[in-house]
Amino acid sequence: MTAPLHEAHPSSPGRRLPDTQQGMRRRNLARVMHTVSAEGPLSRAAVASRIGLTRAAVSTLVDELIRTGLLEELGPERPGRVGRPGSALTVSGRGPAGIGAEIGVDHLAVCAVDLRGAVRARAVRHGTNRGRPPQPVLGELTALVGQVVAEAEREGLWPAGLAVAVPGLVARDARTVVRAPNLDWHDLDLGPLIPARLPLTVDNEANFGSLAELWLGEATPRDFLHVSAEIGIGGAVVVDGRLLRGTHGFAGELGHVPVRPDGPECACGGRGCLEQYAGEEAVLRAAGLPPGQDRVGLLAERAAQGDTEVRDALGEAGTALGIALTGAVNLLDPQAVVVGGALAALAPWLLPSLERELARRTAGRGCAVAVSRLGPEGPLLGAAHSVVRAVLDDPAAVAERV
Amino acid sequence: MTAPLHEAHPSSPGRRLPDTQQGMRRRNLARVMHTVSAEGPLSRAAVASRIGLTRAAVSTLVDELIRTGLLEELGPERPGRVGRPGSALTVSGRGPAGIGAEIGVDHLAVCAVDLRGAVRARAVRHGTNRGRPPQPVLGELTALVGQVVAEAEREGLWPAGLAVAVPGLVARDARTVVRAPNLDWHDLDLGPLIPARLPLTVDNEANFGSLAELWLGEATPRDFLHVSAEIGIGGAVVVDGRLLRGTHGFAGELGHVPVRPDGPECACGGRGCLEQYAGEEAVLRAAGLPPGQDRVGLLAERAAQGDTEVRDALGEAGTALGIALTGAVNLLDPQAVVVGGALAALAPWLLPSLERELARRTAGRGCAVAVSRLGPEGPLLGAAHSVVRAVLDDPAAVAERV
DNA sequence: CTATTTCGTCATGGCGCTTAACAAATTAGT
DNA sequence: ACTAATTTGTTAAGCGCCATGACGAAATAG
Repeated sequence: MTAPLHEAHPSSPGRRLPDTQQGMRRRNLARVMHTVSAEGPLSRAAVASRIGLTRAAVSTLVDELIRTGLLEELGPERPGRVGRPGSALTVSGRGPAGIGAEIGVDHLAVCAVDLRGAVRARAVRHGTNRGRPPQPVLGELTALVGQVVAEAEREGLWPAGLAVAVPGLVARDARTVVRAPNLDWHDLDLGPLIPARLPLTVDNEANFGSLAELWLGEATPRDFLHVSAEIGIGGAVVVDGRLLRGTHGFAGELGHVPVRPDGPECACGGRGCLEQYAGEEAVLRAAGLPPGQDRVGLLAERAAQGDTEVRDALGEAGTALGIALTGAVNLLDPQAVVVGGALAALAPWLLPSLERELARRTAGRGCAVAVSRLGPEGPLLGAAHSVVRAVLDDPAAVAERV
Repeated sequence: MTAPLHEAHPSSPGRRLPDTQQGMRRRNLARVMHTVSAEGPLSRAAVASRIGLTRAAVSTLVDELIRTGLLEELGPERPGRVGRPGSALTVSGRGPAGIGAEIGVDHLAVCAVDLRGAVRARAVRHGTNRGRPPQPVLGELTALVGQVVAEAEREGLWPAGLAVAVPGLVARDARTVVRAPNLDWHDLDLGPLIPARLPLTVDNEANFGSLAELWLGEATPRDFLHVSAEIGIGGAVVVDGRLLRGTHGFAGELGHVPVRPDGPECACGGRGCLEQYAGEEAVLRAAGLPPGQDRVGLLAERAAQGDTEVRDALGEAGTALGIALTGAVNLLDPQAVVVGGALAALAPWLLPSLERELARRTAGRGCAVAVSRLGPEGPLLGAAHSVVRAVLDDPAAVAERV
């Protein structure tokens, strides 16, 4: 059984482990890793002052982390200040790697990320997976994972875990795809089908996208609402730096928030759901464009050319998003709304109406709207980084695995 | 962040404490308190097995807690089991007390709750506060607090803190009332106006109500959505046993979630907000009843008598609530929706349409809807208990204050 | 009445951090 | 250039906190 990823930082309450000295040590190892990872090369003394331990204590923690290959000593810092210069520490570039994978509707992608956050290996296979049975798709994915792992190992890394982003709802066991409408997969446990010898985590691509935003975004706050859309409309809620998952793991589903309660019927049983105004299919219909491959690119292209029909359709979608987000902002009072995934490319034409609606309805206090810099890369990077974060969160667990 | 979210108490420790042995001790003291508090009289051995420490360690923890008056020894248990009987421990009934206060539109109330959760003193003053200036109201409240504190002290308790529930939005400093429309108070720091010599916390009554539900409710899950309505429509989101507060402290505001985006204009600047369909004023208008005192009681009475106009109005309100809650349930995937506050009394006529709408729009997975047992008592009890919880969460802090 | 079981305590020990002192490496001042 | 001051990293001693193991106490089982 694997420790839950990107859950609470070990020092947060709620865990039922006995609070003993081993636990203390583990948490302090984690704090050293987090500090060094977040604030670049740092001397032992700098780490000590940041986390509130003494230099002596940090020294022993660092020794252990260096022995297990999680930290590296870069050598003496260049001294601009008085006093003996410290010895700079960094997270290792030859230690564990997080393997991220993405099952997209039109592609498969895998990458390896080291502790420093650098992408060290990638592999992609283009071609639609719509309606294909799981076995061949997952077989191809496993092959790509094998390639990436081999390449990472050639660079001196060893894979610490595999995280797979899926375009659909995933149960809280982090293995079972409950419903992926665009793949036509249902209630499918991916565990036995991905025979990599690695701890496996499966999650919704919107969830991984929002985590990528949290971890890699430029000025992403710790409380935000992430909106993305690949085919349906995904969303995710991040509160205090943690992803809100919900009872069944379905939290963040914006697509079926009622926008116009008496609107057209939706497959979900409701009426006037957001997806019927801002979903890809609906927007294409309103824009008078046929379905096909890379329809987001097509929309962006036409909008950029000044196609008013397309622009109006996107404006309408933005309005609908604004209405749905008003409800969410009222409920959650987030610090920002981040528009990501495929929506990021359409932001120039969505945002004006979206922001207008949001500003009007939340009178004054409003909420900042930002566009993701990561765009469609989010889910893959988020997946890989989730493995890296798990290592930072509990380095002692990694050490046990050599 | 280390401390629970609902802990806005001034004594709450800095969030980045170094993880040292003192911290470990503090956390273990807290775990002993929580365990004894939650699972009734327990022997040291029983506590030890529950929290995963040894009997020896628990003994020293318990000794310290008894010395500081937070635990009491009841004497030997009388069990039919083999072996030496343990000595039963309970949280003290003569130690610290939580003082809770409520500023209602039509009343003021104060109570004292001991560590066992028993209400040991109360005081109420009826009479409207609508539009009254803050000073006299808070003066009366302070007098009531004085009475209750005196009575609690006669019973051998000492006040550990004061928590005040307010019908309006409260900033994250837990002291400033940003907007209380029915009192007509704005941007008011209650700190200097309540000169009780106690740590003060101020919060929205809906927030305290939801915490009461969490702590005192019969089978309340750790993830739920609380809906209450006194005049406006309050709500609160509880995730993993913690209250979600939001960036400005405004999270949970359901009243201005858009229900019909082209509906009538709202004071908030939006259109078709929930408050215009399920707010007290709107319901009264739809029911053809005049405003006045205890209008909720009137509505309940008329509905019980079979007044169809009233029943229709409540049914409409339920539908609107169902639509707004559909959005919230989609976004948060909570384990339950709990209807509380003044709405609890109207539940028989609100719930059918509310549940129908929710079930239809969330097809299948839905969400349980429950009615609060606490009803209008929630905010006051939640306020008092929030102080008690702060003591349980960090008993060492209390010990320092003798 | 003895054996067994469980509870609470005590003495001992280990682990992990702090304190204090020191050598090493740099800058500041004369 | 040389000394004083400053900062780093390490080391040894010490203390706090929990684990271990043994013990007496208090109940039940036979």
